[in-house]
Order: sequence, then structure tokens, then C-alpha cells
Amino acid sequence: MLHHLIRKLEHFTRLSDDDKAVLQGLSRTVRLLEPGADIIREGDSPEHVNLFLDGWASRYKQLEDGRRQIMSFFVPGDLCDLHVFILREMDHAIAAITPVRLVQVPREVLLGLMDRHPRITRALWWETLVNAAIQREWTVNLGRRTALERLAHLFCELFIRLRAIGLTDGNTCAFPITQLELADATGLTSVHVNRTLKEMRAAGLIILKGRQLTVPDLAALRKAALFNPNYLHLERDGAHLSANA
Amino acid sequence: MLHHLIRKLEHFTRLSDDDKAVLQGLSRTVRLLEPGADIIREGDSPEHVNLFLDGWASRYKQLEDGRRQIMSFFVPGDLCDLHVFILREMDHAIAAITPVRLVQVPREVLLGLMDRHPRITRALWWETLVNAAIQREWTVNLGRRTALERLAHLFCELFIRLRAIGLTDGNTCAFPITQLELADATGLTSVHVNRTLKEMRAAGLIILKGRQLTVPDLAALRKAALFNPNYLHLERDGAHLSANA
DNA sequence: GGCGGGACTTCACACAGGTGAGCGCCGGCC
DNA sequence: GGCCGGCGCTCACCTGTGTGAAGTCCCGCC
Repeated sequence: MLHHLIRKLEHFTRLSDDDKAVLQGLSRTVRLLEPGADIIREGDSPEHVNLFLDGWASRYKQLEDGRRQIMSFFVPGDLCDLHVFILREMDHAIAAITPVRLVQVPREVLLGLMDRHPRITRALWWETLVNAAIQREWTVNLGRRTALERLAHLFCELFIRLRAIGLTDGNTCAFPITQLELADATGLTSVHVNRTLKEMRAAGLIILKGRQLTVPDLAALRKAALFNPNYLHLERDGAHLSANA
Repeated sequence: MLHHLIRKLEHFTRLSDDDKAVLQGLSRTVRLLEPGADIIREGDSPEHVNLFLDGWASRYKQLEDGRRQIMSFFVPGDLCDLHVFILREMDHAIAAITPVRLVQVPREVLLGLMDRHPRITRALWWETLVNAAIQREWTVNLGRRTALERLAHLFCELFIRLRAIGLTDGNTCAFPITQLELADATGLTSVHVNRTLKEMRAAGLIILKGRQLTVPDLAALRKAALFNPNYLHLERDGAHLSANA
């Protein structure tokens, strides 16, 4: 059930069989959500940490006048925010993009786990730090990259994140994001996203069709995006995972 | 020495005298930096957690072609990243804006503290969550706000953060940021920042002169920025701090 | 197998913000 | 007390991206 999370954490550290069993033990109280459903709303009181098993979701904020910004995407194996329950209320919302299957980890379970399993705790800290780094990189993306670079960067990031958990097939992966959502994530309009995708397709940078993304030449896409993967803090392409790669 | 951090944490929870003494005990190995000096560089291996006692600093990234984005500002009482030392290398740099005085907290000290002082630990988690929320808000700022709104939002945020640690004087605070730095933080050019500041001054939203910011009407500035302070997760304007406000 | 709605695509036009350059002020330094 | 460099400020012009609207495609549903 939790193989995506485990596989991701193993990019940072080796986990013992016991560690893995403990993590697997988290998977009670599974929650299912339909596309478009809110997982949590602004103003709600966070009670547990959400862990995504399957499906994609987005974290977003909406300004009073309707302008919307997606602040991050969740893919399988992602954790919401370690310790969110410390906060009194959510300052943003999270919505399912595709059908989503997630585990709600109660605070006591999480705290107990962090109390007793130092290796897992360190791995979860790593996860937290990487998420912060991703958020910072998005800041750079929105602040200083052009439309084409922004989109290329997002494609690179998501492709590599998915590859790290084994959800790519060669140079292809699922990509269930609409152009409107891409616009809300990159600070553009859907019209301009459309124009720019056209340009990227013409340049042979991506093939994007039927909720599937193909990256014919990752190096070229990286270059177009000024993409530097260091902020994901993966051990060089999962070197120590080569056994089961 | 650490009153800014303590004052900030007390917006989240009451700390015992013992807790405060423990925090004060952190202040060894103080480091001094000149304006412009790098506190840590991209590629460096983080060895300890930096805690800012005095002065302002910025976290930034530079693209290959020189475009620069400031991803956050550090003010007194701010912590760099709890547990950074878990990562092998920095994915960005941090530079002093003014003369900076900071404490380098070694990993063992920090881990020991988090082992023995649950209340402090919870407060530090809160700090971490708030920093993540600030980073997300910057994403919204860059993605969906206009130039004037972005600047107004930044002024609101910094004013309120400074007020939370007692570094405002009425509706005035220190503001040692150049227009170029403002541009790098808001994803604009310095020319356009200048234009926009002119407009904001004309509208009576701010008085900015000689490294000092005055906010004649915070409510008006908030409105202009579409600013919602919920993401800072401060107890309503330091309600429980009223004793020493 | 037709209908409806969401997603994608395109167009003509508008404007926020970028570009490159130049000037003046001010404070630090020899 | 003069020089120098950083910062603030302005200008004329340019362009990347937004706006509003409309048409098409495709898939799920009755």
C-alpha cells in the first residue's frame, strides 16, 4: 500500500524491514475522493496528516476576486505537512485532481512513530525539507522564468518526482493536469499556456496528449527550463536503488 | 540575546522560565557578517542551524544567466531550517543584507534540545510550519498579484512579522531593503518597483525613506495587497502578550 | 446515436511590466 | 573636500502575456 512513500524515502536512506513494516502499519482509515472534491478547506482545523496513496491533488489558494494559484501538486507517496495539526486552522485548501486514495494519519500515531523510530523520523524530516525546497523553487519559477521555462520546469520536476517512485514508463508518465490547472500553477492564463505548449510541441520538447506526458529528450527539456535537480535532494538518480530499479 | 526568537515563539505558546533559559543557552558561537557577505553558499554542506539575532538577510537563487530571485527574508528571531544538516548540500545561498549577528546551533545541541524539551520542540515545529506557509504565500504573490499588490503584500508581511517581535515603533519600522532587492523578491525589475513605489506613495499607502518604512494606514495597505494574515498563524495580534505589549 | 459540457484551440487587440540608457544625489573614503 | 560608487529616479520605447470571445473536438450519458 505504501510502496510509493517507502520507495521515495529510500532515495534518502535505507530502511530496515522493521521500518517498512511500521510504515505499512499506517495504512488504516483510508479515504477515497472524487476528482474535484476538497480534501481540506481553508479555515478547517487540521486533525491528521494526509498521506497520498494514489491519485493527484493540488494545494491552492483563491484571492477574494477569484484569482487562483496552485501552490503545489501532490502525487502518490507525498505527505501533506508533518505536524500540521499543530496549527489551529488551514490557511489554504487541498483538492483532488484525479480520484484520490489517501491515509489519514492521526497525530498520536505520527508522534508515537517519531518517538520510537529514529531512522523513519530522519527520513520524514528529509521529506519535509525537500518539500520546502520545492516550494522555494516554485518561487524562483514564478518570479524569474518565462512562460516556456516555467512549464518546462514543471514538467521536469514532476517527471523526475514520478520517476523516483517508479511511476514512469520509459520517458512517459501519467499527467492528469488540465491546461487551466497548469495556468494556475505557473501564474499564467490558460490561453497563454496553450500557446506555449504549442511552441514546446513544435520544438519537440514534449508530447502531451490524453493525460499522458512523454519527454523525448529530458536533457533538452532540462536545458530549456534551466532546470537543476539539486533541490530535490535525490541521491544521484537513485544510485543505491539500482538493485531494484 | 534571544529575546526576538522567544518573543516570536510566545505568539504560539507560553514558555516556562526553564524553557527560556534553555533557549538562551543556545547563544554560543556567535558569528558576525558584513552587508553583502554570504552566510552560506549553494553547494556548501550545512553543518548547523543558523539563528538570526540581529540584522536582515536574504535567501536567494541565481539562474545561470544571472537572473536572481530572493526567496525569503530573514529578520531577527528567524531560524534557517530546522534539521538542514540532514541534507548533503545547500541548493541555494543566504546573504547578509545589513550587518548580521547570528548563532550557529550545532546539530547535537539542537537534537538534544528537541529530545528533552517538548514544549520548545512544538514551538519550533510551529516556526517551521509558519515558514512553509510564508513560502507558499510568496508563491501566490508572484503568481497572481499585480506589481502594486505584491509590494504592498510584502510590506504588510514584514511589518507584521517585525511587530510580532517588537521591532516596530508605532506604524514605523526599519526597512533596509534596496529597490533592487525588492525587485528580486517580487519578480519585477527595479525600474518597475520604482514606478510602483511612486504610485504607492502618491496613494498614501506607505512612506519609505532612509531605510525606514512607515505605514500610515495598515488597513488600507492590507486592502491594497489583498492581504490575509491567517498564514502567519499568530494568535490574534498577540492577545496573550498584551501584558508586555 | 444524439446531446451537453468540459477541455482545447485560435484570433485580434490591449496593457502591465521589461529594456537600455542616462542623470543626479548622497554618503563613505582617501 | 573632492572623488567614486551605489542607489534612486526618469524617459521613450518595446514585448510577453492577458482579455474576451468564439469555434472545435471529444467523451460520457441518456
